[in-house]
Amino acid sequence: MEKVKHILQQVGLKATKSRCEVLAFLIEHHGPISIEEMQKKLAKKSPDRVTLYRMMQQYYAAGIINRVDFREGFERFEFQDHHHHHIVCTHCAVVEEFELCDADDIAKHALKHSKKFKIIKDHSLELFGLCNSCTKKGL
Amino acid sequence: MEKVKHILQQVGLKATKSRCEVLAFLIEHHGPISIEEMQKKLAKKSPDRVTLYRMMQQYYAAGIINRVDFREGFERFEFQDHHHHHIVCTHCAVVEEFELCDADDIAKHALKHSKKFKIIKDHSLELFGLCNSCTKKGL
DNA sequence: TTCTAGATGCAACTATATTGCATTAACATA
DNA sequence: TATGTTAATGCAATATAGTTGCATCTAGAA
Repeated sequence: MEKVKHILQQVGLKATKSRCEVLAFLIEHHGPISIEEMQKKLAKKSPDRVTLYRMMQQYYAAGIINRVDFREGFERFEFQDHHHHHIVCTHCAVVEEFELCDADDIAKHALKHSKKFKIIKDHSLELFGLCNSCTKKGL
Repeated sequence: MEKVKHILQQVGLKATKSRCEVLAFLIEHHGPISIEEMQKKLAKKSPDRVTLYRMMQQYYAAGIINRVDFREGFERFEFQDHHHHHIVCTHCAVVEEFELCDADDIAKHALKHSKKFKIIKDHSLELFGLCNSCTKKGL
């Protein structure tokens, strides 16, 4: 818990009780989670959803979480430990992580050919497919 | 206009007047556009927004348009001619297209290491940065 | 211990997207 | 060309996601 507090203070955020609990939860959770799911899992510990939204904005701005879009109509968030992306089954929503050999290759390549940009700060990369289980079921 | 009609019929969609007009507009527009912007630009020609949403679902399922998420809280859609992705300025929203040498490399690489997937149908890839103009302004 | 900037919760609100149903139009068949 | 069937459309209502304003409270500094 002291570790979580330290992370927050390092990025210049007040280490309130709520913030520590939410961040600790995100670290333990693994995988992108929605605001609604967070509220349910945190249960009594959960702050108001408005506060969760505000936290996510701050954590993202501070670079300690990622924003993830699985084309569900809402965003997901996950603690940023190692750089990775996701493959999502469009039928059953199962998620698998994958890593690129050099994640920055794409940004470098894009910048080399870009006329309007010299600075890339973030990127989104998600793959959508059918998992083996759904494929077998012929979906 | 006959060309547009042909595209629709080829993917098994009734070539109604509205559908042809919307698809023709998307082809001419270039770049990802939101439902709201479509309505404004199509003006009197525009179908109800419910119909636009339904069209986008069908066009996407048929593989003639792409879904694009610029983290704005809504989706954008664009006609799929050549495969490409986007760099978006998070400050002024200017957009530049970029192409990868081999766009499928990523999917291939991911599938090679995947345990749960053998089929990738689509992917999203967007870069977020600061454009040169906003960088100069020190934003 | 006190003070203050900023964090939180609640209520209200805005925006985005979807559903149900009555009406209308495309296009296949006669 | 006329007709029938299936699917497309528009409208109203609804659901879901995310934001704003403001009063209250709390972390951390003085």
